[in-house]
This record gives sequence, structure tokens and C-alpha cells, in this order.
Amino acid sequence: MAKTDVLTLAILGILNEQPLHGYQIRKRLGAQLGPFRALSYGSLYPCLRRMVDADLITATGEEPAASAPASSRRARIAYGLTDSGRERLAQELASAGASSWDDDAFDVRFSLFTHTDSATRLRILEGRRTRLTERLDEVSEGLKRMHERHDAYTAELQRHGLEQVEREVEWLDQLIENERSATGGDNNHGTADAGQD
Amino acid sequence: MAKTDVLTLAILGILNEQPLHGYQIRKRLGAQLGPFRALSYGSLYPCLRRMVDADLITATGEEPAASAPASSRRARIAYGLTDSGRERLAQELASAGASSWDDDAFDVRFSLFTHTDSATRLRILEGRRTRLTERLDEVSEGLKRMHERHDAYTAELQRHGLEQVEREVEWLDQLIENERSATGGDNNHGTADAGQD
DNA sequence: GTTAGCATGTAAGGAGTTACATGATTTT
DNA sequence: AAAATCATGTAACTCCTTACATGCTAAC
Repeated sequence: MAKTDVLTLAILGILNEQPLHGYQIRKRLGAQLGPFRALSYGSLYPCLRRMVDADLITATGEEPAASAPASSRRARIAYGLTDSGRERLAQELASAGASSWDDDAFDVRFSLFTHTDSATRLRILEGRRTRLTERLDEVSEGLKRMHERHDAYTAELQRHGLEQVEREVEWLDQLIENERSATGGDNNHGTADAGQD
Repeated sequence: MAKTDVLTLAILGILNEQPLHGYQIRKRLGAQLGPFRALSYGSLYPCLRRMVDADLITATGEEPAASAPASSRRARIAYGLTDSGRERLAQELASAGASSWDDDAFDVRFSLFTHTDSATRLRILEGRRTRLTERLDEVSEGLKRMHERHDAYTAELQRHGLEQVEREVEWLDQLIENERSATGGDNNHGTADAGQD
């Protein structure tokens, strides 16, 4: 099973809704994953190229119709998923490995939750939660063993960092709770939206 | 004026207090900048090498004393600042350019605030605050222009991201206020701790 | 005596950015 | 007609990680 990196997955998710140009993919990515995470073209286009080579997407050059042959517009390439790409996306959406809750992967997986089944959503949220609390523990351990104490500013930086992580954990707790109560009911939407129809 | 990257600055700051081995520098870095940010040796040692070449630090091999010539212990290298290194650190601590409030540089600068004068601290905090509110604005703009709406999960991710940034701004506001009231008084400690004594 | 932690390094490679190079379309 | 935005791409470079290679020292 070929490895799918985070960027590839994000693009697969975006193109699942509709074919788009490279430029538009970039904007979408920026809009979905926040103000940061704005990817450069120097990263995007080579990735699209690789995806075409791997037969996950097709590049459709907009060929000027017979109507206006004179104004041959510059290549505007629309990228769309192949069957193979749709299959790969479905595969990834059903998985919940460590790479789903890494710092850089979690938000991409989360932004695809509408197309993920409830059980997988829960596993990812819990995995992420465990990852964060592990970190919290590491810091506490580190603080205990630290012989040389921090100055006031360094301590404040540390305190603030811990607080941010704690809040993230609370956020996850809420989401997990919601997910659990929804599962008890009837709501399990989107299970196979990415699959074959 | 030679450019000082973030890692170099962090090391300069750590070695200003006492000479340390590479291994210890790494631990310190991890302890000061949080559980993440743990640097690999593959990054650290080449940087130390560059710093030695640039005459910012000296590498002192621990030579076995006459007492125990048999157990010639493996090279344990203590790194310490040169005068040139101390000068460079003082220079950096007095500056407050854009590179002081970038995501990856801000916490390093902050962890050195004890050795930074009050005016510079204030400028850095304000610069960081401006950077963050600019981001907040960008997102709002983006949301306004977005035609295709987000699904519930993507919206939640966005909301949470904004909330985290807002909290960071509140944190900065507190720090800025503290800094202002302290300046009014007498407190301006540490101004030239890194300078010549 | 064996595991865990201390200690130093190199080589290969991954994932991304910046700067460059080009040109079309829409808005002001 | 100028400016902004849409649009595609490449080459060089930066920064960092992983995997490897080596060996000492303290604790259990």
C-alpha cells in the first residue's frame, strides 16, 4: 500500500468535491487549514505532478473551443480525481494510524471528518488526545528532574505553553463527548461519501 | 553584520550562563522551549561546528589529567562563549526586528527576556501582537470572501484556531501591560547582562 | 552483566521556501 | 492604461530529521 503524505491527502480531499485549478487548490488549503499553512507553489505543483504520475488525479488542459481559436488562452489546468484517487482517499479516510494525530496531519484529517465514519472519527480524536496528554506528562517529568530553575520569563513561557495544550485537550474532550452521544443515536453520516456510488 | 539564525541565538543564550556539552545544550533547549522543539543531534552538532568556525564559541576537549591516564575518557567537549560570541549575543538582544516575532523565533527571544532591556522587550511583545492580529484580520477577510461555505467540522476547526490565537493575544496584552507599569517604576533589570563585565 | 542514560558525530534524504520567469484576465 | 489577481511552473537553497556508527558510565 503506497504511502500518502499529508499534502497529498489534503489535495485528494479538496478535489473530491470538485475539480479545481492548482491556484484554487492553494486558496482552499489556506482557507480550510487557517491563515497559516499557506503552501507555496513551489511545493504544490511538484506534488500535483507526482499525483498525476501516480494516477491519483488527471490534469485536464482547457482546450480552446472552436469558437475562439485566436485567443488561445494560456494553459489552465483542471485537476480531478481518478477512480484510483477516489479509492485511495476512501482507504485513507477509513484508517486511523499514528499519522492521523500528528501535529501536522491532525487538522487535515479533522477537516475531512464529514467524509469519515463515526468510529474512525472517535479513534482519531482519542489518539490525538493521548498524544497531547503524553506531552503534558513529559513536561511535568522534565520539570521535576530540572535542577536548575528557570527565570521568571522562561517559567511564564512554559506555563503558557502548558495552558494552551490543556485547552486543546479540553476541546478534544468536548468533541469526543459529542461524538459518543451522537453514535448512541442514529447519526453516522458521511460514511462512504468518498467511496463508489 | 553576519546573520544569526534562531538556533544559533538560542545556543548563545544558553552558553551565556555556563559552558556546557552538546548533549546538555540539547536538553536545555528542550526544557526551555517546551516538550516539542527537541532538536536532533544531526542539527545541533553541525551548528556548533559552524559557531566554532565563526569564532562565536570555543570547543574545549576535556583532557584527562595526569591522575588517570589509563582510562582516557572519550572526547567530552565543553562549549563556551568567546568574547566575540558574547558581543554577538548582546547585539542580538538589543535588536527587535521582524525576526524577533516570527513564529519560530519569538519563544527563543522571549526565553532570553531576562537579559533584554525593557524597551526592547516591549517592542518585541508589541511586534508579536501586531503579527497575530494581522493574521486574525486575514482570516476574517478570507471568511467574508469565501463563497463556498465550510461544513460543520471545518468550521469548528477554524473557530478553534481563531480562539487559540485570540487567547495568545490576550496573553500578550497582559505581558505588555505588566511591562509598561514596570517601566514607569524602577525595574529595568538585566540590561547588559550579556555585555562586558 | 545488562539496561538506561551520557556523549559525539556523519550521510542521506525529506519537505518545504524563496526567487525567478512568464503570461492572461479583471477591476479600477 | 495601470494595478490587482488569476495562473503555471522551475531551480537553488535551507533547515531539519532519520538512520547509522561508536563508545563510555552509572544504576539495578
